[in-house]
Amino acid sequence: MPAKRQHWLIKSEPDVFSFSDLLGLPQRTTTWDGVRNYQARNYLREMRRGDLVFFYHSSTEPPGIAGIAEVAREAYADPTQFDHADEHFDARSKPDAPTWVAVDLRGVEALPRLVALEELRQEPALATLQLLQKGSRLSVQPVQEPAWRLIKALSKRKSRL
DNA sequence: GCCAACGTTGGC
DNA sequence: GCCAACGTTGGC
Repeated sequence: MPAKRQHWLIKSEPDVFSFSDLLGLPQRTTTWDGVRNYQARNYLREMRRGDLVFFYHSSTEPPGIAGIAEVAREAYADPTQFDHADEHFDARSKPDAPTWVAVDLRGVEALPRLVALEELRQEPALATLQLLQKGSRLSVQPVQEPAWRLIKALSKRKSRL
């Protein structure tokens, strides 16, 4: 039996790489590499081809969810961990036992409008969303199905902010 | 620019 | 194994 499709959220600073940047790439696809946190890595490993991913803009004004991507390729060894010239180089990682993984993400569609972090905070039903937990810094997180649907619905309504 | 929260490192 | 110091994240 096929595994249930999961939903995710990844963070990116739009000044570095925005959702529009993703849509502008050939095949609208990029390698999601450089993740150097074990819990985030474990989530990357759980991602399955076709899983949908919210693309969150952090460290910008306002922060919020900009679009939807999908997993185009499941976890593989992150090449940057072996690249001395890359800022994500990890001398302790061995090619026969890579520590870090990357996935490929393909842009699917922008949300009708940005759903701001502040707006998410105002939804009682989203209180358990990992993004909203105090001190939450994980750059890769799961999103439960009800939360996913609610956020998509919010994006189709006018902001109440 | 500030700073709280968090993960990691390394001395002991 | 403890924990202080440090670096990073990311909202404000």
